[in-house]
Order: sequence, then structure tokens, then C-alpha cells
Amino acid sequence: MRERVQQAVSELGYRPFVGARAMRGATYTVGVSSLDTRNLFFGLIADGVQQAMERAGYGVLATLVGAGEGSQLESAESVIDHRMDGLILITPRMSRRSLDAFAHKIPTVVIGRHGSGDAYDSVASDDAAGARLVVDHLVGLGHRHIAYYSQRVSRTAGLPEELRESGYRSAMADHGLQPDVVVGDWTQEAGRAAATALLERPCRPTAIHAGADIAAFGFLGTFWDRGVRVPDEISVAGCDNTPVAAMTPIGLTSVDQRGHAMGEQAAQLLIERIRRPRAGRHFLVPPRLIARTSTAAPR
Amino acid sequence: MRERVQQAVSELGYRPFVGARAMRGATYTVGVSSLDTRNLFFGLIADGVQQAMERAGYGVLATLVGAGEGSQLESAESVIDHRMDGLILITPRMSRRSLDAFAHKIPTVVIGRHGSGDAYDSVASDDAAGARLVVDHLVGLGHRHIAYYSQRVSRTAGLPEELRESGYRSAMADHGLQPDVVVGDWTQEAGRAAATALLERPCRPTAIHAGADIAAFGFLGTFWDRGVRVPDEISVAGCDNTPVAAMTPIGLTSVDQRGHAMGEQAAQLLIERIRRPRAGRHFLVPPRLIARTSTAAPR
DNA sequence: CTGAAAGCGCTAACAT
DNA sequence: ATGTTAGCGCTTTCAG
Repeated sequence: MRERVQQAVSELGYRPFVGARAMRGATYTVGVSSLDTRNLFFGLIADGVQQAMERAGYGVLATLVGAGEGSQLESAESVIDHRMDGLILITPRMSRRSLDAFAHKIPTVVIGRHGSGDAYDSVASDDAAGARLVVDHLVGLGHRHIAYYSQRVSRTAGLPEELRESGYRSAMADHGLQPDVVVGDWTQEAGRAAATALLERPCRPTAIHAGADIAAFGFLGTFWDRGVRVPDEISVAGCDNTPVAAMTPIGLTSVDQRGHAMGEQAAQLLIERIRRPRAGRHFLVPPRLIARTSTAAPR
Repeated sequence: MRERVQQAVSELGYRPFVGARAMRGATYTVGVSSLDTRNLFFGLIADGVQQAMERAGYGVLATLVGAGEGSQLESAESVIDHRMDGLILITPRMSRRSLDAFAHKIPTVVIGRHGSGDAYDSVASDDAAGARLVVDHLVGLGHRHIAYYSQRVSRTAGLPEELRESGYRSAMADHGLQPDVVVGDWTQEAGRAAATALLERPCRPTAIHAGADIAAFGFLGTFWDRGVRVPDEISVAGCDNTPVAAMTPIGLTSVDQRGHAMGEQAAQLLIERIRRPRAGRHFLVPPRLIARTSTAAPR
């Protein structure tokens, strides 16, 4: 009997309608909310999620966000409107309250925001450790004056920019060095502008940690244009280990966050949480430093 | 009465369930199938789709494909399983037969593959014109020996690699020049290898059009590593105008395909097609050359 | 203008 | 083992 049905299924090319299944059970689909299409790092995370979910028999649908302002809240609501079985949020910048509200409505895993509590699970890069890796690396090379380019910190707690800055500060303090923090946006343009301002200082740092690769590219661009040799005159480091960082002749020293693995782990946690609600689990993934040609001993 | 319902809707935070709506009407959601998370150009397209659809009151959900092999067929099927109102396919590499089959099941618009027929609409960059722009540009600079790095052409008709190569060939012929086509994959690694092979030739071309930015980066990498100065010893051009191409010190001359505009136009066509099935419409978007520092007159 | 009911495709709980 | 049925939340049609 079972066989005859299977037979008919193949012959007729029958496929169950997800919406109808949703009305009585599950959709076997999870949503990735607010995938930033401008950032390859997020793509890496999403790909990890996709692969792990596929192996487990789940489909993945993503809501996108790019230059448009389409809010993260609307994105996540849409996943709920489709009654998906689970929700993955990538670096959600919403309030803690909103985050909890979603997590109470649908099994949720947060990636890239340090979390706590039982409402959801989280997987984040250990951003403080990443900043420390960079400082240690630069100090090891002989640098003493290491500046840090920090993204404006929003009041929302647990986002990478917050932990990277505090990681930098405490690492510098541990080495007995003075912190030197410049604030701006983590974009290429803002990085370019910050580099220009840096060059006008009477006393320049010998190294700069740009906080994020995309900002580091802005620094590298200005330095190149102005004939400031990297790493001879100044060392530059980033964070995210974007594919571009590895490219010749850029060779940007960066912190790798294992985005693909983070995505896979988040998928695993989400599947567990879908099967059975349980206490929140929160993971910090240790990053690793990828030293390239943009950092060297000071002259 | 209507007001009292609206009142209750806001107070209770009621949101209609898409799956249930789908059983009697529409989902007001369209699917973008097989978004390649490793390519920023596709993200640009998807962002255009997203913005235009949002303005029209439609939601957009994307299926992802990255390093995993998750097939495009499965991706598109999944959009149908969710009974979405429309389907957008980005550079679908499936057979013409499969493409038509999908288009008969769901209103479909194809981006990045030259199409014809009434089953679906299409929006593609005029790839032949793009290749011609590069050849004209290089010839204008004084180059005579211009090589082209071509992606292996699959038998599926209408894909960019096919039209770029034929555009290159006919442009060269029009200038009375001999074509010089090297075949390989459009990846950074394959580009690196092809560049190495090129350098071992007794008689090198003075310029190379790599066909795609990602391959051009491979060429630039090898040239840089081997001390071959660009553009002094050899000019390099790409296609796609990836954000990376604009970066200092890369400055890759490239063909811009207006990905964002293509996405918006595709969205517009899809909305029309959802409202009322009609004859297929097929657009070629004229590309433009962005000349940067990687191309110059031969020594 | 408001209310009631049928039915979309599925799953789970039942009856045979 | 196989067959039948209720009901998920919505839209559309039909009745009052």
C-alpha cells in the first residue's frame, strides 16, 4: 500500500503544500532573518546554516536586507507569518525586549550577538578575544602605539562593536599601553575619512586595528593613495577575514570568525530547540588570527 | 464595523497566517531562487528585487546556495511548495526544459540569462555589448593583442559566458584583430593558474579581458606576486563591477551591469505577470564600462 | 451592511 | 491493515 502511494507520488510529481501542512503541523522550513546582501561574511554564515539544515531535512528561506531600510523587525515578523518552524537572527540590532518577544513566539537562535537567558540560544564569535589576538600580535611585533577604530556603540548590549572595543581596551591595559580609540562607522568610506584624519595627527600610531575588514579597506585605500606604505610606515589589521582580505596585493591581517561553522552550529541548536524547548545555550566561538602582509614590525 | 476590526487587529497584534491565505488566494510573497551568497553582484540584484517588491506590498523570501551543492531545481521547487505568488531566478543554469516547466507552474522572471518565448519574462545584461565595450576600450588605448579568458560554455543557451565570448570574438573581428581565447573557470584560483600559464608563453598579450571580476582578481594576484606590473606590462579588465573592483589599490577596469536596476525591473515585470499573464517580455540592459587604473596604453 | 458556511490540502485521531 | 473524518485560518460566495 505504502509502495503504491509512493509510486503515484513519483508518477504524478506530487509535492505537499507547505502552507497546508503548517495548519496541522510543521513546515520543515526555518527562516534566516535580515541577511545582509552587502556583506560576504553574512553569506558565509547563511551558507553554513543552509548546509546543516539541508542535511537535517529542513528547508531554509531568508529575508534580505541591503541598502533599503526594510526593518529587521518586519523581517522576523514575516518569518512568523509564514509559520516557519524556527528563526535564525544574524546580528540583530533590535532591543532586548523585541528579541525576547520573538524568541517566545518561535524557536530562535541568535548569531553574532552575545546572549544569555533561556528564551533563545546564541552563537557568537568571542569578539573580545579577537581584539586581544590583534593587540597581542601587534605588541609581539614590537608596536606600542596601537590605535583602534571603533564603531559607535549603540545602547543595545552584546553586539560585536561593544565587545571588540572592550577587548582592545583590556588587552592594551594588560600590556601596560595607552588605548587610543577613534570612533566612526564601519564602512569603507568612513574608514577612508578616519585614515585621513589620522595622517594629520602630529604623532601617528604605528599600527591601527580597524575593528572590521570593511573599515580596514578604507584605511588601506587612503594610505595607498597618500603614499603611506603599509606595513612599513603603519600596520593595519581588520576583523572578519573577508575573502577580499586574502587577496593579493591587499593581504590584510584579520581575525577569522569561522562564519561557516557558526552557521552550522546555530542550525544544530535550532533543530534541538525545535524538537524540544529547553534551557538557553550560549556559545562563544574562539576566533583565530590570520596574519598577512599588512602587519609587520615597526621601523 | 471595519474600524472596530482594525482596532482589534492593532490591539491584539493580529497578523494573518500566510499559509492559510495561500489556500484560498495569494501569499503576497515572491521567491528569489538560488541566491549565491558568495557573490556580491547577486546580492545587489536581490536587493533591487527586495526594494521594488517592498514598495508594491510584496514580501520576498530567498533560497540560498553557497559552497553546498543544493540544486537550483530543488530551490525553485521549494518556492512552489510554499505557493508563493511569483518566482525570480538568478542566472539559472538548468535546462531550457526545466525552466519552461517552472514558468508554466508559477509566474516567473529570469535575471541574467538571455531568454525568449512567452513562458516567462527576462532581464539580462547585454553581455555581448559588455565584452565589446572592453575590446573597444583596449583597442582605443592602442592594444592589438587582447586575450580573453572564457568560462567553459555549457550547452545551455543564453548564459552570460556564451554571449561574452561571442561578443569578444565579433568585436575583435570588427577591429581586424585575431581572437586569443583561453578557457577556464571563473574563479579566483583558476584565474591565478591561467595567469601563470599566460606568463610562460613566448609571446604574451598586452591586455587580458578576464570575463568576470572574480577571475580578474586571480590574474591580478599572480601578476602582482610575479612582479608583472599592471597596467605597464599588461592591462587587465573584468566584468561585473564588483565593489572590490573599485578598491584602491586594485582599481580594476570593469563592465558595470546595473545589478540593482536589473533587480528592480525584474520585480516590476513579475508584478505585472502576477496580476495578468501576458506575452513574454525580454529586456537587455545596456552595460557601461568603468575604466580604472588596471588598463592603460601598452608600453 | 453584517452573518454564516463551504472548502482550500493537509495531519492526527478515530473507526472499521 | 485500510478508510473516514474533523479541523487548522483564511477567502469567497451566498443568505439574511
